[in-house]
Parts: sequence; C-alpha cells; structure tokens
Amino acid sequence: MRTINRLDQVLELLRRHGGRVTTTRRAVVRAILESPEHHITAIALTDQLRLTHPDLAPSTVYRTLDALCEIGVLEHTHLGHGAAVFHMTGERHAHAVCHVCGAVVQVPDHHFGELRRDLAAEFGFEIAPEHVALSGRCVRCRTTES
Amino acid sequence: MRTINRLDQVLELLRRHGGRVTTTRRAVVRAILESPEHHITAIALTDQLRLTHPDLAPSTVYRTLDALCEIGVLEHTHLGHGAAVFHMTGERHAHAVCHVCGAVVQVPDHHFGELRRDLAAEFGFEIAPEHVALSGRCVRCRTTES
DNA sequence: ATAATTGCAAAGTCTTTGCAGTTTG
DNA sequence: CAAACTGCAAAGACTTTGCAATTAT
Repeated sequence: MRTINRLDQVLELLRRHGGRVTTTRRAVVRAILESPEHHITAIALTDQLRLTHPDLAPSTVYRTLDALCEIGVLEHTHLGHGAAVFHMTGERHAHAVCHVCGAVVQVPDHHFGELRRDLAAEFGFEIAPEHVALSGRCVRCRTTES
Repeated sequence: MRTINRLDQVLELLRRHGGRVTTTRRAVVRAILESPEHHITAIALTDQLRLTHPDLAPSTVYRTLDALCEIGVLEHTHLGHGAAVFHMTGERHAHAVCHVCGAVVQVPDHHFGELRRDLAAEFGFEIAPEHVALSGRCVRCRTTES
C-alpha cells in the first residue's frame, strides 16, 4: 500500500515540476521503489526493465534518473569502482562497501554523530550521510582472508 | 631529504618484487610524492608528466600505478564522480569531498573512532579510513549557497 | 639473455549528448 | 499544439588489454 502511494507521490511531483508521466517513467520509479536493497545502478535498472520493455534505451533511464534527482526525490552515490547506485531520498543511511567482495552494508545515520560534529567544528564541513561511501572489509572477508 | 629517501625506498621495494626501475617509473613515483595535496588522479599525473616526457602513454601510468598498489605502497580512492585519486599508503586520513565545488578536505583518522567501533560491533565491518570518501558541503559552499 | 616495461591503438565500462520522431498535458 | 520524452547512434571520460619493440637486470 505504502509503495503504491509513494509511487504516485513521486509521479505527481514530477508532473508538478513540468515533467510528464509516461509508461517508461512509471516503470522506472516502480523498479527503484521495489529494488531489493533500496539501491540500484542505472545499468541494473535498464537490464531489469528491458525484460518487460525490450527497447528501452539506457539514455532514457539516465534521463529519467536525472529528472528524479532534480526534483529531489532521488540521489546517487558512487560506491567505489563501477556504476553509481541510486536510491530515494529520505533514507538516512550511508553505505559501507567491502573492497574485497563488494558486499554493501547499510549504516544507520546515528553512527555519524561524532564524525559530523568534528567535521563541522574543525573544517566547517557538513557531511551528507546518505552520500557517504565507507570502504573496508565485511565480516565474511575478514574471517576468511586472515 | 625525506622525499628523496622515500622515493628510493619505493623504487627499491619495486625491484625487490621483481619489478624494474625505469626513468618513467622514477618520474611517476616522484610526481606522486611531490603532488601538492598528496593525492592525484592518473590522468592529472599523465598530463603533468607529459610536459617532460612527451610520449608517455596513459597505459604506462596506469600500469605503473597498478604495480605500486600491488606492492602495497600506493592506494586509490574513488572520490565521487570522475577519476580515482592515488596516494601513498600510511597516510591515515580520509577524504571529504564537497559535492558542490569538488573541494577536498583531508580528515584525520582519529575522527573515526565512534564509527569504527560501531561498525565493528554492529556489522563486523572493519572500515579502512584511507579508502573512505565522505561527501557533503564545504564551508564556502555552505555559506554561499544558502 | 630473458623477463619486464613501453608506446600505440583498440576495446571496455559507465554516462552524456544530438537529433528526428512520438507522446503527454 | 507545444513542450517534453523516446530510441538510436555517436561521443565522452576513465581505464584496461593486446602486441611488437625496447630496456633493465
């Protein structure tokens, strides 16, 4: 239920900003909202949507994502190598990526208290936790490797 | 003085690992060691070195950087969009990148205490501070923008 | 000598752009 | 109908790979 509402909210917002709601855009937004980890790359999104919309162009996906970012409902993060991941805004968490196996852990915002305070005090820098990409080794790789 | 020693240390290590020390490699290592912010992209490195070594190929730079990473003296970090930055290991700091103007702030390791502890406790995840790329807004852009 | 490195060119990945045709509001 | 969206193809940024010629050890 909540998902359906969210979908409509996003599309409505798009319309209000002078954008148009098309079958493709509806499908893109739905796919993002339903993506398992709540984050997905443009390429994965394209591949997935091609199953039902065979001639969807990558450029269309990128432009739709841009449009969503511009109205502020979507954000992207660069998780180390490879493609950026997109996720809806308001999900206040950072990503921690294992540089060995690529596993992604979502880190709740409240762990950033100290860092946020220190950076603001020392550098006047305001961190955006949802953009943050931490890097390190996950449990599995720590125990397996050494 | 210290820079010269460091250069020779690196080159010696390279030799010990079966690598060869060439004019090009010496120039690459020197340029990294002398790079103003202690981090530089492969492309910037190539452009800079081309001034004195006109037909240095990008691939040579990339391969040299790879070789240095493999012997453990160099690391790279993806700072959001664009090219990865390389820096010598042992510089225990993270980077905070302003997503408005691209400015980079170096964040000393000790600010990561809480985050490191929490991530280890909650997820078993071990963060590598020197790989971390924080994102947010720098002082200038905070005051200028809004 | 022989194994590593080099330059060049081609290819690969992710993303952006130009354009003519189609669709939405 | 006008403005926005679409697919396609081409280009762009960054990086990797193959190969024959060169060079360090």
